[in-house]
Amino acid sequence: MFEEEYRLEYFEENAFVRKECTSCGSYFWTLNEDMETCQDAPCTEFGFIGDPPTSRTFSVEEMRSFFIDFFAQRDHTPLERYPVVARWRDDVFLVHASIYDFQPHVTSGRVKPPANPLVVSQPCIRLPDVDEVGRTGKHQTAFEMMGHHSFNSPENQVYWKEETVEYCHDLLKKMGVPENLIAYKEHPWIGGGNAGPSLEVNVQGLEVATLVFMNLKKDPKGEIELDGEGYSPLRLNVVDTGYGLERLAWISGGEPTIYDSVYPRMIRFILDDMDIEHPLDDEDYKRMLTEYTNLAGTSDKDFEDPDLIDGLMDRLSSFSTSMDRDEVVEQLSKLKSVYTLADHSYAVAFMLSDGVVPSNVEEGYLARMMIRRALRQMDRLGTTLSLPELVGKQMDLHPDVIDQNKKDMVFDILENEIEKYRITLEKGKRMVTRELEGMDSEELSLERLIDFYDTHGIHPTIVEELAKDFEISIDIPDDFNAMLAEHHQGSGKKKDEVESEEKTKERKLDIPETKIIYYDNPNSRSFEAVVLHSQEGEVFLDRTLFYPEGGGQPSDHGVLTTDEASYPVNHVRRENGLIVHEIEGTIPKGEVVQGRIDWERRSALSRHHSATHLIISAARKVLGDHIWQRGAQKGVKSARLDISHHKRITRDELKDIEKIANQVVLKDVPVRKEELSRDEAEQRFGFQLYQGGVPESEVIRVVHISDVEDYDAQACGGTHVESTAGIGAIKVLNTQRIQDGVERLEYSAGMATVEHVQHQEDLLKKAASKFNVEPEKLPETSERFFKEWKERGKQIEELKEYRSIATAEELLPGDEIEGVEFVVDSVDMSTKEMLSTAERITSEEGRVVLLASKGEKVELVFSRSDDIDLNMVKILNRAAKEINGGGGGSPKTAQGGGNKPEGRDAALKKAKSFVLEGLR
RNA sequence: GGGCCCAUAGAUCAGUCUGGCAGAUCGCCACCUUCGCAAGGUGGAGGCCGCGGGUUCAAAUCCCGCUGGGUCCA
Repeated sequence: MFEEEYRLEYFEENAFVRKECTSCGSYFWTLNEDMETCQDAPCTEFGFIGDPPTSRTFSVEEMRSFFIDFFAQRDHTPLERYPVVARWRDDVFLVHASIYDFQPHVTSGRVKPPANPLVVSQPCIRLPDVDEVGRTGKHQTAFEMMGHHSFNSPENQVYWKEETVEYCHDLLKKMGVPENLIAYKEHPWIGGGNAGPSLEVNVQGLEVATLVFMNLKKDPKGEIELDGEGYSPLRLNVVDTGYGLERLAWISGGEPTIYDSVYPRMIRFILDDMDIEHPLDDEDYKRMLTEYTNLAGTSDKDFEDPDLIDGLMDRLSSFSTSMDRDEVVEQLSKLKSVYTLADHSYAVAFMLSDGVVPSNVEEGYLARMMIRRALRQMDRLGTTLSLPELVGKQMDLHPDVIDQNKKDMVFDILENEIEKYRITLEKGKRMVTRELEGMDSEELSLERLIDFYDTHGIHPTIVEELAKDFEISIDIPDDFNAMLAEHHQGSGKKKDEVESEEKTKERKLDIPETKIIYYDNPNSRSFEAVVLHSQEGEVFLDRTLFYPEGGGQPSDHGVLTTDEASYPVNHVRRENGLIVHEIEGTIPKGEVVQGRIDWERRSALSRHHSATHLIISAARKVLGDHIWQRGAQKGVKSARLDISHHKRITRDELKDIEKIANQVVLKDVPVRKEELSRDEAEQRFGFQLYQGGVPESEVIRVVHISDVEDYDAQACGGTHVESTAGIGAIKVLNTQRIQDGVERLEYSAGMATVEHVQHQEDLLKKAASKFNVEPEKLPETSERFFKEWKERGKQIEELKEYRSIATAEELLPGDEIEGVEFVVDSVDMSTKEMLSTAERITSEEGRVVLLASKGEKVELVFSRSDDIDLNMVKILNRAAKEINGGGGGSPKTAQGGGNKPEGRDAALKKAKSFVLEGLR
């Protein structure tokens, strides 16, 4: 695929040869005539461990600045890193690559890149390979991808393949890597709806960089076919390179694993606490670790697999090592946990300090998963350190990429999360223990194992640990995760995602974009416009004052009037730069119309929109920097805002938020709207701009509510009040936890607040008047009433007990027929009382009690003494036919009833005869 | 966005499948035993069975909705 694409002049001029890997068959370019393989694992084992190819060792920090400087000197603009959580995208949660920073709007060509060409070292979190971490010696969940990117449009060609490969080669040369060790492997790249040729840059078994030339996009009608899908050329050709910062640092140091290269101090820190040796200067030890990394790094086996250990011991036997097999396995097992902890604590530090709040959904869940994995490793290792200590240490060690000011916030969130896990674990362990105690078999079913984890979060390894005490065997299948997935498949099949391009049938109308006049004339209520296009129920105008639904704000309502008639506007929406007015009826094309906005509605919506901005900045002040808008909806009566927060909002916090928001209202601060270029806006206000999502346009409208310039600025296309006094009183009506880690605030502004408060007051007055007290006294009065009500309940119970005794005595003696004493009567009692009375009577031998309650509904209680062999349930059911009912209970005492009171006496009579019948 | 689970005494949980008088253990209170304490013994208090509807003669239990919580996945 793309074979022609790789025939670069650069390769030709510099005498590169194209070779086929003897191991995997892929093609690669090299200066080394004798090179046999593509230099990637598993075709090639790591050759740099203990013998780095570079002329010097680079620390991670040194490597990063070396790279940035290299490209800065070659006219690339260095960029600050982006957060690891991809807030500007709705298709992914975490940043997986440097190019993510520019997707989708820059790569699609809609928005200019912040610089061109540019260079950035972008921290990434990749979790798909999380199981490999610590095991293979090379996988990380958190790493930095260094990328230099150029964006080539027909008007602006920056550079393409030739320069990219040359840069790469020069960079490696400058690091001192001998040219004959480098291989450029042809590797077509497809992903995220784009595709293009790509070269993997491999050195001594390790892929240190990928050079992607993105020039195709997925297109069902496209002529180029890849993997059975159609693709067509992109207007913008993007050079997307990714250099593994840590990998480059690793090969330059030649340590046995990437972790030893990247986290030496962190590993030391954990090992010291455990009093474990990690003698990297011991040749035997280092050899062992090196061979292990070579084996594990190129297969899917690890030290738990006897085959791999066989292979490892085999290799070691050719060296004089003093380590025996058990020792090796034990060492590796511990090291795996230590490496994993070093990696995970770094990832957690990144995620939390970049504002991810642990949750049961979305990126919050990924953070939770990492935290729990780390905690399990710590348990396994038995370290005395705490996770906050580890994460804190990682933050200390990386002041260059992690914001040190976030420490308090990170610890607070982390401790809260750990406490939650502790509670979950405790509960789960109790539950598992109960289950194990009650088991009679010796094996716990797989089904239960899945249930414990899936439903209750108890990992199989924890169940296994507990089961040891009960001598119950647990069989954890290797493909446990796959089985979990299958378990999930059973219900709720996924809907095939329809390609968004196909989904919206775009209508092509040959009319100019609707001119928006509501921004420039925020106080205008009416306007004049010409109908450019029209059809039943829809009108397109040349200009409009109607705000179309968007940004969580519902559309304006109003009316369009011609000389002849007027047409109510019920909804307004945006469609490809046009604004569609949905009306009742049809207005002919070419008509001049008068438009009038339902001003009361618009004002209410504007007030709620401005109030939303105040609420979020107040919440940020009260709750902390991690507060981020997760969704919002404005309305006429109220608005709601979802924010990320790891705890429930307390009553006091809610009051504070309310107060702060209202203080800004009272200060009567102007609400400024500015149109700024994306760059300028981002530079001035940062990513906090994008609380409500990232707009697609080059120029963005920034709304800021403050007398101080750079405070509470948000990219926002909605309508707002002119100054905060116009919002009126803001009242937080309710908080809700819509997900773990996401709180919903519901509030009202302006007149709606007055109405809500009036409603609340009505409720209070109504309640108070029921008790005949002032609202002030309501809490204590209702408490008193509740207490008294409970007290009465108990007294009544007691009295009923007495009455049942008294009634039993009253009803005795009954009529004796054929040696059995019959008590048959209608009484004014509840079922419960009748039961009590009946059982009292039949506690002596030779008695039958048939009781029916008085009233609209008939309740029956039939009972007999133990010495009489009769099934009272059968008798009751037969008798209850008279009253259109039924019953149940025990053979000795049956209870039931029916809803036909006129049959009461007949039922009793019948019952008596059934009993006599049964006795014979 | 989807799946699964839970809510009963101060705490931990039975009871729910299969509707029929609300249970256990710990804790609490009183008494007995003791010089005192611990332990033990006896007795007792403590429940809007999360909320609202529905079905039924009868609902903690079945059905629907809501609220609060847990958990796994994308």
